[in-house]
Amino acid sequence: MDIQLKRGILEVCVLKALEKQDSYGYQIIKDLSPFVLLSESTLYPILRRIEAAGCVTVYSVEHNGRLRKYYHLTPAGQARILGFLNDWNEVVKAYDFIRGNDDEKT
Amino acid sequence: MDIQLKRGILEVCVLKALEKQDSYGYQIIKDLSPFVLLSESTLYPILRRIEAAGCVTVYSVEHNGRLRKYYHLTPAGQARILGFLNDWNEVVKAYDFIRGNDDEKT
DNA sequence: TGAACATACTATACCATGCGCAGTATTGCG
DNA sequence: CGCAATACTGCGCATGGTATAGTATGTTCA
Repeated sequence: MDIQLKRGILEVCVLKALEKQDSYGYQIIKDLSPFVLLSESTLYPILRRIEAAGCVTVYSVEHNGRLRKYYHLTPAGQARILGFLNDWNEVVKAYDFIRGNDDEKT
Repeated sequence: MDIQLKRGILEVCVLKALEKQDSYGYQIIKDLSPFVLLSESTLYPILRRIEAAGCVTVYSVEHNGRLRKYYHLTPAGQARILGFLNDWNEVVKAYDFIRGNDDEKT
């Protein structure tokens, strides 16, 4: 996908990935891979950002001698997802303009 | 609309605005305003960018003693629009993941 | 008359974000 | 032992939307 089009979408994808259960970096990348590709250097800054924004809380769990950082979605994170879905209407408006409505139905 | 979500979309909106007839800066902003809002400081860099990319050609017309720069869509610009519509499938995939498919039909 | 506003374009600088690349450390497979 | 996978961190870059400001002309209205 074009990099620019991912802007603002990836962050919400990550939040959504945490909706059903808490998860950690590597797992999130794998879970999202069927829908959207993102690298570690993209994900980890996102995780820090949404933590700073209060959209997730973090706790560490030892796993094979290493610490795994689990992320847990907060109500603020939920609200962020809903806000995105709301904003999307405007994106669709722009998209519809670009697509044109020459053919009424597809 | 969230700034980040506009990324990559605005440029194609401008190209699309030039599809039916040549136009110039101020007019483009007015034509797009029902669909997407953009300021002059956003539009003019876009115009220079798409010109440099060969998506449009430019010619000046005198109007009330001032020069108006008209932009004309090239085949490359057309192709850019089609490329965007193609990329959009992946965006929809990410969006569908975020929206979830709890309700099968809307 | 002149202040305000619309038209029309230009230039500079800022900031957010996705990504490449590199580094650290452990487990497990061949 | 080398290499891949796991798991996380840090640096620096390019892109692109925006604020702010400046230039210049025509129209409107008090």
